[in-house]
Amino acid sequence: MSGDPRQELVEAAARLLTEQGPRSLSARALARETGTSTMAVYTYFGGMPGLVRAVIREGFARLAERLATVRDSDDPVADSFRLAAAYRRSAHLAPHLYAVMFGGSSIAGFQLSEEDRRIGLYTLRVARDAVSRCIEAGRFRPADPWSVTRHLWCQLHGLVSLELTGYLTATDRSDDEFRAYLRNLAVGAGDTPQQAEASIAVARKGIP
Amino acid sequence: MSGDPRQELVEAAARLLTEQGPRSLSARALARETGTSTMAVYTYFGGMPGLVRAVIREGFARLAERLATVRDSDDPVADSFRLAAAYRRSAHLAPHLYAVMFGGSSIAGFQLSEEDRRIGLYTLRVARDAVSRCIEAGRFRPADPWSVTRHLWCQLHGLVSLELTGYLTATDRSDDEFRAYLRNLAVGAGDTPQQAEASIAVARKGIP
DNA sequence: TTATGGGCATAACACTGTTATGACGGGGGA
DNA sequence: TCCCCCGTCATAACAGTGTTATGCCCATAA
Repeated sequence: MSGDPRQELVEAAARLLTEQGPRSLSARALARETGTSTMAVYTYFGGMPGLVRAVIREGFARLAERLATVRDSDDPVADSFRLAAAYRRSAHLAPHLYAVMFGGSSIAGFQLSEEDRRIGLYTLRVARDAVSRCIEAGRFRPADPWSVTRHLWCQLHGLVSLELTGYLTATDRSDDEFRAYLRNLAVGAGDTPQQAEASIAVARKGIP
Repeated sequence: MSGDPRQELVEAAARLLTEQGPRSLSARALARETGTSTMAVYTYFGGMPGLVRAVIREGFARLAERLATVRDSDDPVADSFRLAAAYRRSAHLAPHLYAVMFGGSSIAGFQLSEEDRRIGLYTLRVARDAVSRCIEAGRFRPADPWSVTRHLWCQLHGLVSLELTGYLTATDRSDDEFRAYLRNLAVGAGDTPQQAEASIAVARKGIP
């Protein structure tokens, strides 16, 4: 039951955050949850911001794991779509965590550090690899792969972010709408509507 | 000096929010700022969430004003670009306010209500009108204007949001990068790269 | 066996939103 | 004119927050 007390705190914090929302994540609630006192947060993390930092680092790691489950195929655009779907799914599974990782939502005065953002961007390297292959295959317009990836990420983040804040209705969030959105992203990056649609069909089959 | 105490509170709150950040916006700081007591917040707004609500309503109104300064021309795509630039500029002028209006950043337990979101979406109607004209002119693919507007808004919000959270470097945020981003959005909506570039040049001239 | 130091429980401090209380003051009715 | 009423808001208190100082316990090392 009792392993590394650090890990136990991080897990309890992540659980509170995803199940009860950001306002329920307090040092005293954590002490109650783990059966210790608030001092544990300070001996192991130096304060609440340090703990939140550990939680989002774990979040980045879990996101990287989910993205890594997408295997390369001979259709790089379809691979990109699968990555986008996995990214969106991860955000939906832990909305509050996603809001802290990418949305600027602050808990107990925590603020993203330069290092945090560097790690966050690093988890997107698999996407950049997929985009590189899209360019090499002539599907996307020739350009700096990282620049294209950043654009696509911004666009996907915007959709996810507005979904999480409730600005999009249930019908706006349907699978059909999401596929149309992805198609537009690919077309904006240089793909033809026809080929993009075909890759969406392929990606759809590839996902169980 | 002393007009409507409601308005005075809202203005002081907006000032604190934009100048000192969300953590400085407290009932006691407001009382200090306006020379009264914390009770003013409760008699006029029923609590801090009510005051925050009044602040973001004011924010929506100011955003609508800024968008309304963009006049229709005979190039609807250029008009859309000007609207996007005005939207982005508004967000940059009051980042913390934008984060509460669209980013899901919560202050003192405030949460966006359905009514808030309805008002937020209503401020984007000028964008939908521009998009409608883009479709009528044959520049954008035939589709539901509101759906296309929503997509473009999501994409623009994603860029703005990640700019505000610091995920994009100074070079990523250059004017050239922003124009390339806008061009990709237009191409994704159905415009040709050549026409989109031309409209960007037009919009650039139109902005002082 | 003793000394040292990490882990953490307790209590206190400064802050937060919120509520109860009561005092002030101006407007309307008798 | 008097009086009452009600909106306004200053004060104080309560429960919650992050944080810090204190000191106790106990395991490990000498």
